[in-house]
Amino acid sequence: MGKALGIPLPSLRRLPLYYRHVRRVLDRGQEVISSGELGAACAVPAAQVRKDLRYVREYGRPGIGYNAHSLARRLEEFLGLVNDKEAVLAGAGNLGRALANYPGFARYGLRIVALFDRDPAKIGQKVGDTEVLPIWKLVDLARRLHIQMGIIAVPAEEAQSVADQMIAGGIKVIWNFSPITLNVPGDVYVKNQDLAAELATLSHWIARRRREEVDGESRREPAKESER
Amino acid sequence: MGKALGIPLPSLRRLPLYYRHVRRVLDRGQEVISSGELGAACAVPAAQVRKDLRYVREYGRPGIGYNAHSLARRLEEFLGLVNDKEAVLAGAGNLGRALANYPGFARYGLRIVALFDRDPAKIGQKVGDTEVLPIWKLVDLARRLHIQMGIIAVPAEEAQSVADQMIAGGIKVIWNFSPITLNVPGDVYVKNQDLAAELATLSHWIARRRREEVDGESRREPAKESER
DNA sequence: TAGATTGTTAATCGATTAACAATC
DNA sequence: TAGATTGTTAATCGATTAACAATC
Repeated sequence: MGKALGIPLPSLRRLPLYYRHVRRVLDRGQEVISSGELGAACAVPAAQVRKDLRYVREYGRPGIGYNAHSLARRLEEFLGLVNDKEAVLAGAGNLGRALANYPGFARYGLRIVALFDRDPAKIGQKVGDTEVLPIWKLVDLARRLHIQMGIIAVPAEEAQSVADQMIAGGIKVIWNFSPITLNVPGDVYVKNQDLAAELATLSHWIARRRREEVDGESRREPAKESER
Repeated sequence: MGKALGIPLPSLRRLPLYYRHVRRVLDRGQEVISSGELGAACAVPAAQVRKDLRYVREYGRPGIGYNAHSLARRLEEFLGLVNDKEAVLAGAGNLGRALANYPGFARYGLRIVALFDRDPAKIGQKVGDTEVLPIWKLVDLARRLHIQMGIIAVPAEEAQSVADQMIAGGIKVIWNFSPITLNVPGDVYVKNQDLAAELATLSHWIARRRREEVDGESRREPAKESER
């Protein structure tokens, strides 16, 4: 585990940042990029960049740097951005609708093929050009269409049940925006994205700053948060 | 740095999960909770839980566990959830509006006092009960009201400029939902929350699963993602 | 007392950083 | 050649895990 990944999780999470920057660099016609430049743009030390790129088997040329085209392709392949990925989204509240319309997702190959909610008032509504379906249709639809990802944007109380249904529908990758730790079998990968929990860590920084101001304590630099 | 935190970043990020669960436990009238139970609910080993709770100076009783009330209070205090925090939000697109309406934020003491956009068509619109203001008013308003947090939900091209304005307005904590690494002075804390980047790591899992199925390679358990 | 669970130390693990010979 | 930058090794750092005496 962890090592079964082939790549350390922290490294994996930096790859999209590299990819972002390489795309930008390509857009302005630059053909070559060094680990130093890439690192500066993503706030990652150059040695770390080089190590990370070795995991995706991208080779640079000493004295020169990395070929930007080849690097972009390699990252796209490793991250699977070239493949189309189909997802179902449960929860047609504010967050769910925002996610369904998020333009960044399509660019990375994600297609949200169905939106579910249990509220009868929401069923039948259009979000973008997908219609909101009743949640009981989820299992069957996921199974029939071999859906690869489930996105959970329902309240805490419903989240576990929705997850169970996604799993029953054969889904193995879940992106969980609800504030709950899901119980899932070992072969299901869950990415938690509880925004309130993130807020709480920011809240800590604010509280800390306030305390320091009151105490007149020496101001320390906060660690620039690298991983995410 | 890192140590200047007083608490390791991974530990800090687990605290909100503990807090979530302690609240739930309190709601059902349970007065005491062990590191084992708390850990099971948050997918964190018991020893780790105990170590984390030491950072917030919460003491348990051997043979018994932790007092749930006192633990909740301690976490609230450490995370600053009790304090009111005022934020401005830049970007009144789908994501910005969803964030402005997100109910989990108010519960953690966050108040979004103003919403900004540069699109004249959006200015004057109401989102919840705050009106969308033109972005050029941001610096002055942030300064006048001593706003503590800036939330960035604008497109990549505008993000750096918005960040600069927030910093000019005296804001030291930025929650950045845009797909760009911001350039900020050392005393500004940035929490990046690029959803497309997160999607890319999920995409990697899906691609990996696909490859393994094709290759008939032995299925490995994905590491259950703990940190976030 | 017996059983449960703490706080803490020591051992392990894994990721980051520094350094440098090799290469363009 | 001189300068830049790679890939990789070794050193460092920091976080996780195991283990257990102390305590309720």
